[in-house]
Amino acid sequence: MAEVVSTSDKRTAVTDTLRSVQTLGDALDRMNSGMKGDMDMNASDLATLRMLTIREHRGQMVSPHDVATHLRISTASTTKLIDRLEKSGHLERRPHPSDGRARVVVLTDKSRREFFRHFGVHLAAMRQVAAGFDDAQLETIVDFLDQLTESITTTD
Amino acid sequence: MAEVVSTSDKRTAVTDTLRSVQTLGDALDRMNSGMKGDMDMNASDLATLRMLTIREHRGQMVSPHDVATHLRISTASTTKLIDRLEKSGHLERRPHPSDGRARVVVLTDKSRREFFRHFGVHLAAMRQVAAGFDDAQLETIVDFLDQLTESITTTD
DNA sequence: CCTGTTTGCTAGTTTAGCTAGCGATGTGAG
DNA sequence: CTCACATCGCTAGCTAAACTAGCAAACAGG
Repeated sequence: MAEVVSTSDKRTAVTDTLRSVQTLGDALDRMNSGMKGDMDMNASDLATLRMLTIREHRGQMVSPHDVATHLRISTASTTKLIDRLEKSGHLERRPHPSDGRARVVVLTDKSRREFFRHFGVHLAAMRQVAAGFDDAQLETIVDFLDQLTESITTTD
Repeated sequence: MAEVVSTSDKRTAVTDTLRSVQTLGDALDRMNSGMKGDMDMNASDLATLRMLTIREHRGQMVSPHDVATHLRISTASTTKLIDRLEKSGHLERRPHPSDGRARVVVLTDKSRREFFRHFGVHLAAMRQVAAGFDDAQLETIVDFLDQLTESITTTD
């Protein structure tokens, strides 16, 4: 799949790519901070909504335990976090279908709408960027992004 | 530059790409939470180290005010945050070269080493992923990532 | 069935965020 | 040049959100 290239050039291209990834990470950090300000929320609560949005999109169930693991906070803190978000009408606790101890946390419509209302601007801009590439390029990009995600996840 | 493709296919490819970006964001979130746990730090303090690492790499100076803006926390909270990181030996306050009111925050060697020690594993894995693509592909990827960063930044 | 583990919760403590306000420095209008 | 006003980082005191410890209920394996 990979072409033969000189070692030094290769290293440069690879390094440039990693730097671009890091820079994107920086921009995403600032975007998240920005939404936190706009939606008048703390970082953890917003990160939870982000997580739920993505997992829901994939059809995955999310338990309080999953939230605690994702954020690396204690289950006690997670209980309070979910209390806050439930009280503010952003999510609901449901019984887990097979495990009597566990709960499942689900986003409310209000939360989905609010999240999209604030994230929508960025989404549109990002869509426009992606639209500037042809299908073959997008395939390469998706391939790269997914492999990157996989590498980060398994190194965890 | 872009090829002519059918509208519906195009939309699918674009949507797939955005989903991959979101999924990467989720993985980055988890990675950051993981480092927070490993380095025994809170989220803001670690985010500050991330920010400083990237900005330093670009040769940019960072003031306490910049940190406050990046994290969207008050300057008062930022003062305490910097107090913590200075006390733990992760950074130092320096006078700003031209503005007598301002300060510049700088990473210590200890901090750079510690950060790399924990981030290095992920970096190596990411480098390996990038190495699987040829220069032309990497150029496309960098182009995409940089445009994405730009779109997020200007939409801010 | 019974032992050990997992899940989510409460209670009480510690940490990290916020608002208000200040001194020192920089900036711009007149 | 002067003087009013904005900006930067700080302190003090308060509120919010994390932590540890410990518990009852529900699972899982021997």
